[in-house]
Amino acid sequence: MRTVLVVDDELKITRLVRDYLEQAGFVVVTASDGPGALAAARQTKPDLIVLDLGLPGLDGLDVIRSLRTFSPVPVVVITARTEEADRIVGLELGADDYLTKPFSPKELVARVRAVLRRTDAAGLAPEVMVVGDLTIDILRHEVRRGPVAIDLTSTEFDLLTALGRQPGRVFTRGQMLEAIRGVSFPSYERAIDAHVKNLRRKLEPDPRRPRYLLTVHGVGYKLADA
Amino acid sequence: MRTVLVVDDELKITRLVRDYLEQAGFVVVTASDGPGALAAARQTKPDLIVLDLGLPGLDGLDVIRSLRTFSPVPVVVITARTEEADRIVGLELGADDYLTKPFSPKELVARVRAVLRRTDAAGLAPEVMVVGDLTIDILRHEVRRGPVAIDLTSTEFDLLTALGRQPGRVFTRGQMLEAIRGVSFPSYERAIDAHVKNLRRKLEPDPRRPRYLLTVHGVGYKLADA
DNA sequence: CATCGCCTTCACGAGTCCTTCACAAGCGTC
DNA sequence: GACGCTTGTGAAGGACTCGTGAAGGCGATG
Repeated sequence: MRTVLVVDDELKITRLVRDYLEQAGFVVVTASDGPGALAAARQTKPDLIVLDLGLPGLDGLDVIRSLRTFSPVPVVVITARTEEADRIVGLELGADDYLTKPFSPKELVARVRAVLRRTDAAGLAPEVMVVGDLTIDILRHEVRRGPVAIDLTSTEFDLLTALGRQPGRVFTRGQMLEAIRGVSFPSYERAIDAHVKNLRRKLEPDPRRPRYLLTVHGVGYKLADA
Repeated sequence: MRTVLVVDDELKITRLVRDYLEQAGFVVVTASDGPGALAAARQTKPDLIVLDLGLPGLDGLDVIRSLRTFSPVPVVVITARTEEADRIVGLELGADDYLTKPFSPKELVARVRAVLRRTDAAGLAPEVMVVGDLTIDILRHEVRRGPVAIDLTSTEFDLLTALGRQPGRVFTRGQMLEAIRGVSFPSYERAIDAHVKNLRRKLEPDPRRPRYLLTVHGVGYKLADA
């Protein structure tokens, strides 16, 4: 079951698109402006975002930029402007496809499907990650070790998710900060240690002897991939 | 500095694409047929490949198939055929994006950038060095000799990595210090010997008769390149 | 406005690792 | 084969890194 976030300031369009997408089997969430879109993206973690570039207030391109600080979710852009420049900028910012107004809802659905198929193939944004007997469900914001659910704060969850996207790979504290905060300040780096400590207390059977969250001395941390 | 391999049999297109990509800051390598593309891919290890599916001789899809036997490099496909089937097959074979002719060079550049950003984020193309039966995985910070994992400290790892980047080349102690510490102080140079000793103890079957970490008397050390 | 939860910071202890030192062994040259 | 210089090696001290509990601060919540 895939979730699509639709962002448009025109209610008519939102409703139309919602209908078609729901009929195609998607769960649809909508927002009508930039801040709302970002909030919705954080909360609902959609599998794809349909974004109208012609939003009032915050510019659509800025929305993508902000979005990219915390999510690689694919974006399909809708634009009234037909100038190639805009499309290019959109694509450079990580948009995955675009449509120009007026567009047919059918075509939108087709593009959404195509983009999802593409990004799936690229292995992006899987909704559930399994690392050993650890299960990280991004959509549900849930972590389980075997059958037991583990309660994490959002920062802990984001940290675990970042490591889980590439199990086995070592991450420096700076990289982890970037993953959970968007920016990396050297002074905050020891905060990572605190989160790791708390994570271990919650998900390691024996926090003294970590099985999942491993320390790489002098470098950083990694999530065991066995 | 990213390298892009462009494969097309039409010289006009190759030249056009080359110009645009170079202007965008890429190093461009070209090939005009399937075998040439595979050879170039092996040799230059491009960060991305732009591939025209309508090649004479070897079919474009076969090129991707062969390519996939030795490299996970992202591929952007160009096709004159608009049938979805072809595109799908291409995507299933690991192509990361596609364009249909005629396409605008600007859009191609944008797609190349988008794909590189995506695959970077997904952490594809892990940096792995293979020297003899020694495997050095930078991202995972792991070294294996054949199947057995070898546990190294971060300094030992950095040292081995520095040598591994140019197997066979001799490095002075000063150069090695620079590689692992950023600066080179003459007084510390004997510390290198200590690290070499520890490295040998960990990864040489017989530390007395080094097979990998060789001494070049009066000069420094090198990593055997056989 | 008070409370709560969470993130960050601090300080200290524990552990690991790097460098140094001293001496033995090896290499190259004469 | 002897000499000087380079390299190998074990041990030890000290520097750095990490783990951890506690406390401050901030925003969210009611």
